[in-house]
Amino acid sequence: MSVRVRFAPSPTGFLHIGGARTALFNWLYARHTGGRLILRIEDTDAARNTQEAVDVILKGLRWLGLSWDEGPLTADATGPCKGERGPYYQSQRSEVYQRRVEALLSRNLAYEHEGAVKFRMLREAIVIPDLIVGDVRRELTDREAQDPDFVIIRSDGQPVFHFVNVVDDLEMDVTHVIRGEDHLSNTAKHIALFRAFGVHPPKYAHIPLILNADGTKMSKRDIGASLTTYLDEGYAPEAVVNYLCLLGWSPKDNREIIPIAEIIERFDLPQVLRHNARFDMTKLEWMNGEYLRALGDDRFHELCVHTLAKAGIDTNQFPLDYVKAAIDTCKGKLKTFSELPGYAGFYFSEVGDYERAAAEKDFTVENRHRLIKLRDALDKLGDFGAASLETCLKGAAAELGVKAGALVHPTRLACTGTSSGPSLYHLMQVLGRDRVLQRLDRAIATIPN
RNA sequence: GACCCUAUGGUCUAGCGGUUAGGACACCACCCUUUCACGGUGGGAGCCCGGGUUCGAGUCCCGGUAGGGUCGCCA
Repeated sequence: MSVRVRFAPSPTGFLHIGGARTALFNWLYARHTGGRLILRIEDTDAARNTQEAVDVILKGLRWLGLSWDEGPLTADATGPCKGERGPYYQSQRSEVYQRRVEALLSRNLAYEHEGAVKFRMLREAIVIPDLIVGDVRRELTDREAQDPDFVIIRSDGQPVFHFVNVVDDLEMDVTHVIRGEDHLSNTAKHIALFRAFGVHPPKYAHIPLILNADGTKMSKRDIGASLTTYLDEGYAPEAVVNYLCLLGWSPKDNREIIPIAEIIERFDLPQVLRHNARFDMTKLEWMNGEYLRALGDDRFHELCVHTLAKAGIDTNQFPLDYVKAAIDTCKGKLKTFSELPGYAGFYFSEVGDYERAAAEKDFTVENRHRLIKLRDALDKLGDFGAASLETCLKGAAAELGVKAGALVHPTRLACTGTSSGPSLYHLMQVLGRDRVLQRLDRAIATIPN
């Protein structure tokens, strides 16, 4: 029987980075084995489920490139889907649950209790075979020893998670349940339920959790917990995926940047680590920088324009050649696109306040006349290309008897307002003579005589 | 409180009874350089603790400690 795995998120309004990795590991396993990935929306809690919340999940998965073989195509619970085992929204599967409850009730494996329905849980330890953790013998907790039965249908008629999760995995012929380790203890309940339905449970693979940098549980509000953050901050999805793969799984050959096709080929469940991993944003940023550097020019340009637009910089107001040239000077320099507006904003708007520390250091009385000399030399310069500009600046510095840096730093500050940025000569070439002279004039005017 | 999982530098990890304990991120120094970034060289930093088993334990077993998870008419 071929592999069938599923990612079954609850639409809470955001996609947790840990959930994204669970989806990723399911996807990797499906692709590795040639099996199928099912996306099932666990929207039994009608009160807080909205189409917008489902959209967040769909968008996140699509952004990461995690395609599913069965499941919804839109956030509309009654909308189109692919696959034969639908509906894939639990809110649309009431009859299925109803049928299954009655089956348990009729065989006295469940019973009514104050309007709810409770399942008769096994009163003994249950062994959970797990592909990652190994066999786990789950004893009853003291509370469970008193009353191990648990509610499967609430008194308002709504089925609860443990029940619908098992029923759907059964109905959808799920062969492997790959999920977070936070479900490990509860798996005993699920196994008991499968047995009550007279079938063998699927194989289980509980993956370790992702913790905050300080080792505490990563919850909704923690920095970096939401996948949307990475989408908004202009990360390359390939980088996020690559980084996530390396949290709990290793190629074991000391490599970090690995093409996804190769990961698919090499990924397998037994090699997944057993211990939790802390999320290291710094390493993700490094990895993202690696991917940005390797990006093709067209894609880089496209993503830059997108990022600038979100920052309120409309590049359409400038000639395409100018925008392209400006963006080219940023290639290979960024770790994330969110740095771009601050890094290259000067191309598209006037320089505002000069970076204070740099101004104090570079806009000095003795630099004033040097800038004036450079300004005049630039005014007379024939070719305003980068190579020519470099010769010009160095020539001016030589005539003044100073190192190039004495001109470079104040000139950069005058042109960009900051002490760091793209290559000075290239940036000046892109800005063009008029803008450069105008910015130098303005800077010179601010320096005390 | 009970039950379950886990434990290699600050972080992610390689190791699977005998290694100078390897790599990556981060950090420090130097080099390259117009800034930043990249790249290069070098450096500091690790097997949680205690018992066993063994000629020999990061590696196997037990106990502690620590971290995480679960015991809901949340998912």
